Amino acid sequence: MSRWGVLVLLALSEGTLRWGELRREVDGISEKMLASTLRTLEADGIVVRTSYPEVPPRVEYSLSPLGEELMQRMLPLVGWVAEHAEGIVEQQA
Amino acid sequence: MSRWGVLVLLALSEGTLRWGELRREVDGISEKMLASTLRTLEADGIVVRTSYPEVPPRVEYSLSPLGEELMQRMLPLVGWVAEHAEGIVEQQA
DNA sequence: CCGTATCCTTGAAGATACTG
DNA sequence: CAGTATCTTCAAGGATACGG
Repeated sequence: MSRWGVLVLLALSEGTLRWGELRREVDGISEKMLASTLRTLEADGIVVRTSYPEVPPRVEYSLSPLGEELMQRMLPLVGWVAEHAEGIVEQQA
Repeated sequence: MSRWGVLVLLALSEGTLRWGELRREVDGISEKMLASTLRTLEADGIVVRTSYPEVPPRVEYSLSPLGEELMQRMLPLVGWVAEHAEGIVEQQA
């Protein structure tokens, strides 16, 4: 799971989101990458996709129980990296 | 940091290792990837490289304090993934 | 023993356009 | 709204050979 996977999961860890919301939430992701990322995460059983047979179509994505477990372990790491990323980049100079 | 980065850090989280030991410990890594992975991790301040001016040359790699902090947050995640990876792959079928 | 240098392949990811 | 299709680019990574 790549950079985009983490960002998508991060967005979903705050609650269920629709396709369009995810596109806006995950900054800079292309439609192609969002689609393939979501398909992978769904195949892995980490994300649940629910589509409502309406017009216009509505599709919601949320974390599965497995996904919740995963994020519980991933959030501390992501937080730490976010805090230290700046310092790490600086130090390289 | 890629797959190799994680595996190298995982090996080093059990203690200091020499170049040759890392090559054997991290299964399947090429010399090129080990070199570039170590250079990146060192530049990031996560790994410390110590070379002893001896003949034959001896070089040791270990986690920096920053690296220790990082691994403290990464180990639970890695453990969880290791436990669930099999089930996730199965479920895809 | 501890790497560096080079060439090459392959897959990730961006851009763009289109559809049920 | 929620995607798919196609084309292209670019860098990660493998293979191999060599050097201090």
